[in-house]
Amino acid sequence: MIKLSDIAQKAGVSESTVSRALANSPRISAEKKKLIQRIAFDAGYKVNQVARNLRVRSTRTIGLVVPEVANPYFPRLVQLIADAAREAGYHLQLHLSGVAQDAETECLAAIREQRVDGVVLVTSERGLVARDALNEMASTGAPVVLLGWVNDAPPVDMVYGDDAAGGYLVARHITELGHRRIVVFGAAPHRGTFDRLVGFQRGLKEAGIDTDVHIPARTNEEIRLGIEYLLRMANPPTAIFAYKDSLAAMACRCLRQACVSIPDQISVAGFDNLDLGTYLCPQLTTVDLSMEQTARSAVDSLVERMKSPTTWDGPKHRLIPPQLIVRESCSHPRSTNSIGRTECPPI
Amino acid sequence: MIKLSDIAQKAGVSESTVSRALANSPRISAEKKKLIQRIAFDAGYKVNQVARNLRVRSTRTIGLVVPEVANPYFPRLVQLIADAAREAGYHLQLHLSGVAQDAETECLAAIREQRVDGVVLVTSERGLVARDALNEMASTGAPVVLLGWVNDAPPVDMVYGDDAAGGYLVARHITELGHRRIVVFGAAPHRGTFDRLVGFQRGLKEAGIDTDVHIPARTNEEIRLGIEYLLRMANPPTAIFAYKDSLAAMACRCLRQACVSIPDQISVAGFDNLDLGTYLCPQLTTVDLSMEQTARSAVDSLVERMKSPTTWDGPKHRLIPPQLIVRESCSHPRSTNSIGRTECPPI
DNA sequence: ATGAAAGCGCTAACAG
DNA sequence: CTGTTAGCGCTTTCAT
Repeated sequence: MIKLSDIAQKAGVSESTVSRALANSPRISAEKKKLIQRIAFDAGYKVNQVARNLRVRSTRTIGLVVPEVANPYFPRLVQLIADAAREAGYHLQLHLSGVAQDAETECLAAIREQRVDGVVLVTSERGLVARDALNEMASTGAPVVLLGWVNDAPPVDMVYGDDAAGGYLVARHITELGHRRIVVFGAAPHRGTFDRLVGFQRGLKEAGIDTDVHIPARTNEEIRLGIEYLLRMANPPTAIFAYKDSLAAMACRCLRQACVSIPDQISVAGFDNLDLGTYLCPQLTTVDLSMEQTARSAVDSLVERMKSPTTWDGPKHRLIPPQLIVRESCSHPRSTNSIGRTECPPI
Repeated sequence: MIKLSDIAQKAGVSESTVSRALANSPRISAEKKKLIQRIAFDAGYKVNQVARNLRVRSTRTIGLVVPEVANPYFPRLVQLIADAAREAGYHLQLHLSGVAQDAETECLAAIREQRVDGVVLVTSERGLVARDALNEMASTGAPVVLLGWVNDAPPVDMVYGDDAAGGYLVARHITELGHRRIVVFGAAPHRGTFDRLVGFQRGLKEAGIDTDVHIPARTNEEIRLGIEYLLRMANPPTAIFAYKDSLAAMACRCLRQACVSIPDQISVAGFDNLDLGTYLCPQLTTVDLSMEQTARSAVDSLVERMKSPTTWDGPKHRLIPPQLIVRESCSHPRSTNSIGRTECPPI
């Protein structure tokens, strides 16, 4: 691999001069600069960033820790963060902490060794697993921003969606459509989903409704069972709120298999605004917690910290406002109570 | 940031000894090793990989270039490659070349500067954009493996799916079910999809069928129009082959909106085996080009090259065999010709 | 405007 | 078994 001294030799100047020329330093005469740049280019010279990084004590890289990427949710986030990072002039080092976030601590350790300039840590349903590693990291003043759900906020910058407000929005929407018998679908194993449910309940309460039908389904099988249970109720619900789109999608599938029409017989609302929702028929009404904003906020926070690593004025939290996405899967409740299971139309 | 010499000082030994102890060298007495490791751990020491990388001239990192990750296709691939890489003891540096692969050359340049040990380049519909950069790279003997579609194979290792065989499988399946009026959906802008179509045609031909209904739809709107066109035909088709699942999904949506029942009135087959297909109702019959195998082959090739960077015995190509995934969206054709558009059943 | 020299933090001969 | 020394490839004072 061709290096700086090779170029220096070819150009008959010192390494320093080549270095300066390639860095476009104003201290080099324009023509010599052109000459050197030309020689370097022709020789196919590429700086050795690892040597450079060692010297300048910066990698212009941000480390991104995400549980997984084989899942409808995270990839978009990764994409947006990558875009924002690139825009800010940073490379990305991707570390996958595992669906169950088992490798979170390990990832953080690796990231510290790599001397990235900043890290974005995205947590998932298990919340913050690598709390110790994160604290240790934060205590050294390393720029970190935490995305997602945690139960006790560690002293680092965070950006997260306003789940409670989102849940509230859905409740408002559904009740304003006239629904009174409403079922909540999904377990609430952690902060974020919990908040969604809390906000939802608050919305219902405001409308004078008191639901206690809550089906804590998580797996596909549990959803199927849950739907069956619903359909057998004496007074089945007219609306379902699933705390995330993937759940809502599965619920729709089950309903459709049971020949229940959405939204005519049951309205369904999700949460997350996954692309998936637009492929469904009917298209899913859901809540969006702008991932664009989330990603941008995260990278902005980070860039700010990286620019002035000295000034630490305490952790900053940024809250992303929710937006209700009204599509096709929620409508006014039908007056009748009968939900067809008896005869399935010829579709 | 605490460094090796700090530990050496604390332990009262030389830097080399610390280095060896941490590397678990057998040349250090067990107890001293324990002691040093303990001191290092307590001090929260983390090797500076960038210094280490410079010294050992290796980063134990593989660079992965992918067009995008906000898309149902690539994320799984990234996940699997990441898993395989981790298993082999490598970190991942993710570079996004853009939906239109505009930044492909730029990514490759960045990757060379970063001195990654190997690179996986994934191309998309545009084929290989950074041909020059890749050739230049390959000519230096850098381990590279190319995934995806290209029209002219550059002299590097490649792994790709046997698209033609996959198309053939679909044709066999559909014709064996008894379909004779078959429509192909989608444009074939590049090698891979082209091969799918070629294989499909071959299958039809073997069954004595000569289709010339080919609807080159790419956008959602084009698909809608295409479906409308089909349904207005005097003798509408009984089966549709969409060259990729996302297209098939959209076609299903349109058919359903037109109150056409799948597979009773029209069978639909896709290609890619996206998760999406299992969310659809009916679940999509499709073709799988095992991504697991693809990812593993790619990383294996790479690891092999990285182990012995000297021996270059010409590019190796690995072909991934297709597998037909029979689900619910294809069945025997109905005898009648009437496709309901007139009256839409109440679902 | 350019060069000489030091050093980023680490590992690997080589010497003892 | 352990220490000394050199150097990976680059940037950056400090001289000139």
